[in-house]
Order: sequence, then C-alpha cells, then structure tokens
Amino acid sequence: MPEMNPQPCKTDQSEVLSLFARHSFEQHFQTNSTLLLHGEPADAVYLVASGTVRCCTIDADGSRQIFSFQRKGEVVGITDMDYWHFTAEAVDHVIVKSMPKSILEQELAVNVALRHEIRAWVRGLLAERERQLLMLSKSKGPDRLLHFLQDYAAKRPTSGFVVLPMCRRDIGDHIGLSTEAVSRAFSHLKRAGLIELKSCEKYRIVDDPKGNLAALPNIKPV
Amino acid sequence: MPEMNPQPCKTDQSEVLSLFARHSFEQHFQTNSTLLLHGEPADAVYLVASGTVRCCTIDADGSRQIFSFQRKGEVVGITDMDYWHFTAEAVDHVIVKSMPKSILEQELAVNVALRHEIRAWVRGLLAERERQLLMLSKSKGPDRLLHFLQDYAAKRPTSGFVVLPMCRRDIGDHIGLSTEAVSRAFSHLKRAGLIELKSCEKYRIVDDPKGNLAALPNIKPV
DNA sequence: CGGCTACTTGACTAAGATCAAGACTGGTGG
DNA sequence: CCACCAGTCTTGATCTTAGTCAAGTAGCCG
Repeated sequence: MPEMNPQPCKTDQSEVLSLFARHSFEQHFQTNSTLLLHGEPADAVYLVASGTVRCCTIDADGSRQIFSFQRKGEVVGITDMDYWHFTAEAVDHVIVKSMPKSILEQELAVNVALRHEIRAWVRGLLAERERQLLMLSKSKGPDRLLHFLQDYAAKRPTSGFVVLPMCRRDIGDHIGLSTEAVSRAFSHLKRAGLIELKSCEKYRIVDDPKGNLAALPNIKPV
Repeated sequence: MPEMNPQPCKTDQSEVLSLFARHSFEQHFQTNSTLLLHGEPADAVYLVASGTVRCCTIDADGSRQIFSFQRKGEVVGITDMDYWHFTAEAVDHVIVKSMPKSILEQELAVNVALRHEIRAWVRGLLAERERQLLMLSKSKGPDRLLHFLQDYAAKRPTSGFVVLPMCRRDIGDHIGLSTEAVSRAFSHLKRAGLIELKSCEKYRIVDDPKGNLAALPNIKPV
C-alpha cells in the first residue's frame, strides 16, 4: 500500500517513557480482567510491562471490535482526556506501569517535546485506524489475517516462531471475521505455504522466494 | 450503541475558527480536483466554506476508503504535522478558507486553549474511526447505509429532505459496499419504509412510529 | 434529439456467517 | 496414572450477503 506509512506508530517516545520511569507504580491484572472501562473517568495512563492488552469497543448486542493489542513497552490510554472512549482488557496476565493522568497533564503544560511526542503519537494512531478501515472494507479474510500476522511479527525482533497470546475469537474481533473464518484463514495460509504453524498459537511467516504471496487471491481451499 | 458517544466530534472550536477568521484566504476547487495529496508536505489547514470535501486513502490497485466527508464549517488537515497521511478531494465545487500551517504552529506554542481544542478534536476523530471499524465489521449493508444517512442528516438541522452531493460510488467507498450494493441498500430501506427518496439524491429519514427499525434485519427484498 | 453518465435491477458467483460435529489440550479428581 | 471434563480449535454443510457482470432506465447537457 503505497499511500500508507509502514510503521505509523513508531514515533519517539522518550519523554513519555521518562515520565513513566519517574512517576509510575506497578499494577497486575489477571486474564480477561478489565484495565479500564468505556465511560469511566480517565484518571491514569498505562505502560505495558508484561503480557498483552486488548483495546476495544463493545456494542449493546455484544459485538466487539478490537482495534489494537498492546504489548511490553506500549502505552495505553494516552489519547483520552476526561472519560475513556474505549475499554481495555487483559488478554493474559498483565503487568502495567500506571501513572496518574494529573502528572501527565501537568507535564504537558510545560514540556514542548512531550506535547510534540503525543501529538505525533495520536496522529499515528489515527493513520493506523484509517489503514484498518481500508483493510476491512477491501481485503478478504486470509489477506487480512496475513497482514495482521506480519504486523504482529514485525514488532517482535525474533526471527523464529512467534507466539500469539490471544485466542481465535480475539483475532476475529480484530480483523472482522468469525472464529471459524479465522481458523479457516489460518489453514488457508498454511496450505498456501505462506505461514508455518507449529501449533495453533506458534507461527512463522515464510520468506517468499517463489512469489506465492502475489498468487494469494487465486488460492482455493482443497 | 451504549459504548459510543453519539457526537464524538462536536467539540468547541472557537479558537481554531477565530484563527481562520484572522489569517486565512479563500481558495476554489472544482469538482473532483485534489485539495491535498497523500505524501505531500502539509503546509496548510483548511476550513470548508462551501461544497463538500472527501478525505480518503487510495491503495495501489485503486481501492479507495473514504473515511470522512467535510462540509461547510468543518476543518480539514489539522491532524497532520509534516506530510499528509491522506488525500482530500472536492466532491463538488468547493470553496475553502486556507491558512498556512506555520501560523497554526506558532499559535499552538503559546495558546493553551487552542492546544486543548485540537487535542479534543483529534481524540474525537480517533473515536469516530473506531466506531466506523465496528460498523464495518459487524453491520450489514442496509444498516450501514441507514447509519450513514442518519449521521449525515443529523449534521444538517433541516427537517425536510436532505441532499446528497456525492455519488453512489463515494457512499460505497465510505461504508464499504460496491455501487450496486449501495443502490440496493437504498431500495431496501425505501421498501422497508425507513427512508423516503424524492430522487436518487434527496432523502428523508422516516420517523419510526411502527418500530420498523427494529425489524430491519428481517426485511427481505421482494 | 442523441449521447453521456449515474443509477437501478437482475442473474450468477464467491466469501463468510452460522450451525453442528469432531479433535486436541490442559486441568482435575479418582 | 489415567479417565473425564471444559474450553479451544478445526472442519464440514448450508444459507446469507454482497461482489461481479450485464442489461436497462432516468437525468442532464450539448
């Protein structure tokens, strides 16, 4: 996608991180517990120290759209001012560094570099959401899954197998598919030789010497 | 949708608007011309004075995702800092008030109220995109169209018929449907008595005394 | 009046949701 | 240690939705 920045959220975060280093305290959340709930007062900011967080909106009828997963070193909740406009939950056991929002606000008033950092940060998030909208409306299931797996692997500098902490349903709510469709998309990519699956949660993107990737749209399930 | 703010973008914009009042000049764009192009330096900010602007990302293969339409009184381009991350085009003949970005940046350095305004603005955009992601992944075509038409009508205080300046293809690229599917969705809503169509571009949302709206999922084409 | 464009409708096809059943996994208790 | 259970993942069958191709219609402009 030539119109997209490959890494919309990779901005300098030294100011934010140094704030966390000075003013945060550790907090634990067990699997599937809620870090912050839509509509509640936004009184803190979080830096994930361990585990995975999912950020989502949940509809009246239970429909859920997960718009991002946060892992170690990633920040949650920096966009909101008074009340949370989304819900954040623990995918597995999560440890975060929690900082009172008031400290961030005080620092924002006097620190130009921090302001720029956060502005760039939020702009990146916006670009990412718009990229997701394009994916969701124009790409088919297997393409969306492959894209997600590539993105996810790219953030981990490991060259070996990548471990997915979240279940199929979480992935489905992220890329807009049912649990079953996610499973089928995995099989699809595996059969097509685009990914290797060691188990249902360990995968590796196959380097693409034969140009299989370009042929993806034509692959048919057996 | 209880987890959503009904009007995420309705924030106070007095500071931005007063800046435009003092420092902008008028610019005209003819139908389908480009206001700003993805990747170009972001050197100006725009306030729509007349006409409609579409903001979108365009993929290598021509896929286009329109994530918003801007009308009179709405601002374009305030989120980006150095380079545009999207493309803006004129849906019909457009007149904008254009302001050099440098003026905005200078004012941002000294004006706390302006900073808050823009922060709230961008946060609202982010919430809107996340709401769109949910719509796109969980709602069916006619639902999405109805939602768009309601949103669009809500911004116009007219109680009569609303005029759509954009074509079916534009609507389709906004709500994730083909031109034909948009047309079918219109017919669908009309048959179901949820909207009135005076012509293909003039519509009115029907007040819903019989609770037809709740029955929408069951409506079948004849 | 003719021709262009946008819109609508129909027929067919493909992608994915849903329903249902079977396979694998990890944890528990006999 | 093994049988059982619950939850997750996978696969199959069927149905709905929407994309595609194609034809026809309605406005609009020259």
